[in-house]
Amino acid sequence: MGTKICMNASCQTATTHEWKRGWPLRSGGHALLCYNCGSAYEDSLFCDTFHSEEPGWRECNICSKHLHCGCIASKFLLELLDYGGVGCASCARSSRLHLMQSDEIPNGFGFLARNNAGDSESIPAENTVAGNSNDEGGLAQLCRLLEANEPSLLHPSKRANTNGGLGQFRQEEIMHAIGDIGTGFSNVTQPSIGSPKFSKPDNMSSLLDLRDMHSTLSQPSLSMALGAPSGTTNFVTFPDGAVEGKEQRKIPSFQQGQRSRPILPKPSKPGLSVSSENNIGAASELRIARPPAEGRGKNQLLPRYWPRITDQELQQLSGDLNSNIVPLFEKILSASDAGRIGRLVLPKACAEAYFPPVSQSEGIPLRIQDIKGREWTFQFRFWPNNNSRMYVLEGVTPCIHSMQLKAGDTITFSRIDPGGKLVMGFRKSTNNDEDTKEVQASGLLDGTASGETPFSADGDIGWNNSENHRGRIDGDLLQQTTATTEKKRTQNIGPKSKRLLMHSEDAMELRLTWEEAQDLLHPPPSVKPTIVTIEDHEFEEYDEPPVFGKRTIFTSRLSGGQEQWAQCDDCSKWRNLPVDALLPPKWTCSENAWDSSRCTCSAPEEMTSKDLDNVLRVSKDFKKRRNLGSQKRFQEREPSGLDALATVAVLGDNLNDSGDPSVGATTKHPRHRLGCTCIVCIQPPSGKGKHKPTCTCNVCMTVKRRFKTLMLRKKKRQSEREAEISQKDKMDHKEESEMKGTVSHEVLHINNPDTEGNQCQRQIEKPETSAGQIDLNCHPNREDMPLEIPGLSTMNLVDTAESPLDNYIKQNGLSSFVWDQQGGPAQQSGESLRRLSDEAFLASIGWTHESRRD
DNA sequence: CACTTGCATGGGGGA
DNA sequence: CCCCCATGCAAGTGT
Repeated sequence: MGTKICMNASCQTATTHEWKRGWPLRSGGHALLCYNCGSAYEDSLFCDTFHSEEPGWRECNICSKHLHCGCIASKFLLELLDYGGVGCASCARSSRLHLMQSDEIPNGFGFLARNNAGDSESIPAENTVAGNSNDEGGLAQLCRLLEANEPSLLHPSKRANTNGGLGQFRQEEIMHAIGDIGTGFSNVTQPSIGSPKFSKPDNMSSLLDLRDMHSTLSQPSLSMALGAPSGTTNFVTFPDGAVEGKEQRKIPSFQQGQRSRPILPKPSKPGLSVSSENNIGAASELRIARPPAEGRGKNQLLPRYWPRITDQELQQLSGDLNSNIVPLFEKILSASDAGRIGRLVLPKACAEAYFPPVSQSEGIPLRIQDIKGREWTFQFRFWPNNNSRMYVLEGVTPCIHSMQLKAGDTITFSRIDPGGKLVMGFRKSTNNDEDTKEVQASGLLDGTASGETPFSADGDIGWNNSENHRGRIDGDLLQQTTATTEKKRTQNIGPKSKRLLMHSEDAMELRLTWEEAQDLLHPPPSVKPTIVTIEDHEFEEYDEPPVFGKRTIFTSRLSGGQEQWAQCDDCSKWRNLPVDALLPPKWTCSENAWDSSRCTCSAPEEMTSKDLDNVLRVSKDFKKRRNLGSQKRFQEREPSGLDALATVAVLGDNLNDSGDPSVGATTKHPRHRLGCTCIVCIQPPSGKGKHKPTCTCNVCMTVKRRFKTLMLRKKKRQSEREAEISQKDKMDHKEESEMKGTVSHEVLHINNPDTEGNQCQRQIEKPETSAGQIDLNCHPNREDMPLEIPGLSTMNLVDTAESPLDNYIKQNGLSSFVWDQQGGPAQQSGESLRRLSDEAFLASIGWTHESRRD
């Protein structure tokens, strides 16, 4: 492979390129991707003219015409059709393949090599478009000229690097061109200095006849350089993007090294290849990403930023504005972007490629016109970020609001040529509901979303004018492309935006929901736990996640025994069940196999109204109680472990404090305040802010106390059991009462069959000095558990339990804890301290096996 | 106390 | 493995 010559004019001279295998071709084999420029070729396309590979006839996949591929001329008439062979130029044309002008120029002007950019680096894209004039002159010269005229348009950084310079400009151009191609733009960029315009297909046809024609490439990179058009114009037929064929022509270009990027995202799966036929004609209305052709190495735009605009949109837009519109890039608004901060993070590559260069962090004012003609001035600036930059547009809030955009919507940036004026448009997400979006994406994947692309919801204002895009997605490739991008977008705004949008109450609700869910989890009935015995302690380990079961309530008797109560789904009566009973999510009295006298709904309820009240109150008032944090209420009904811990964490030591803990949106929280126990401040600082073992912050201290308490409880529990056995329950319970305060023995725990867990929960930990140090360095909280207490992620818990507890245990001489596994009598046997502490702590906070798997 | 501003962090994706 | 970028953090500033 190394001997092949890339037919990309800008790259062809490199004969030692490495070639990597690309996606599978329908005709068999795989595409070859130029390692340097990314251009894709069908292996068999290579001919002797350029190298030593397979000269000969090729058959057009469309018309079956045979074309000889043995020379430059013929080669240029071939188009690599997507993943399926080649097609001739005429077929491509008749199939509505649109030619795109690419820049190959035999004399080497076709592609501007980034290295050649040299002084011409800063040529604005628009300017850089070479006229489609065939005068070869020089692109370079043109570039210089342009640069001279508008040197500011390029980033210094770009100028500084070889990729930059023309590359930048070229990138834009390429994007432009490629984009058109990809989307089936009928327009062709005509490189004309000063006033680049989209040329119509007609023009293209003629141009097409020119030997140069970049094949439509699907993905392959159309290695078109923006700057390409130096003298001769290259044309690439692009079948609506649906077809990806590509024909590369080799034209001696004076440059080299330009990286071109695939026009379309590479199919992730081989099976997605699409025949060109299918794609033909589909394109004009397709909303597909138009990749910026230019490759700037690492700075290449990610497909997610590729502008998606249909031919119609573009044309309409251009018509409306009486200008040529050059789609630049687009971005799905993140929660941050659409938030109140008013900062829109710009993709670095985009910012550097299409916005004026900024050398100072303060940036420059940037005027951007919206689709309604209003002009906005934003501060285009950057922040140093690591060794890079992070570009942002500041002051976008008014604009965002005026366009009624929110996270998930897409904001688009285009350029009006001539003039280079920036225009921003937007597309509303089809549905504000993220789920819906996903569905749509799925639909695309399924091929069911034939009508509109996910982003072309009604009312969307795409790259300009709200135009209903009936983009037809034709071809798996497109589907895939779109879907892939969609997926990314969805991911971008998924949990994060959800988190941002979550209000305190919602969050609280969510937490409760989560906790409640925890309550419903049971060890998988069909899965036998693996008993691990370490140091005489046995532990149950489940390989399977817990299953959901019916929510039950556990109560403790003064005698020390436990009871489990479940409510009939039909009559709502509470029934007493064995402690180890596991119920399905739906359960009725008729399924009460443990008490024949109460296996019907007509049977009276055992639970006294008082007990019932307690139980119910636990559920209904829990939130209030949590907020109030009253000791008394804690005693009345200790929340589940997680709740308890969370509550403690939220309320800190001041459990008696009333008033709502601050659980407001974190973004509103001004800053950490010493001693603040709000939901914000109990969060471990992101990033660096991990708690050290020696940390004495509220959270750490709380957790430490918690641990201690748990250990004490365990110890005490064991004692109780022993006492119970020896008929000394009452004594034990006294102790427990002391520990807990005034709790009465009933109903204190919701569905944690684990005896220990119950007891743990029933006790109020006493502030104690933690003997062990708990590492609170926690994994980021799961987003689906937004209010999870920092440091209590599963891994964190495990970690926490591992060392500190061991220490603690050792220090306290607690060497033989008993851990009751869920659903049964305590497994008295031992286990390793590590596991013990693990389980103990996990259980104490209502953790489940499922959680541990995280 | 709220908002602004600038930087830091780290997850995640791409190379 | 590197880098992007979404987001958090907290100092600074305003009300």
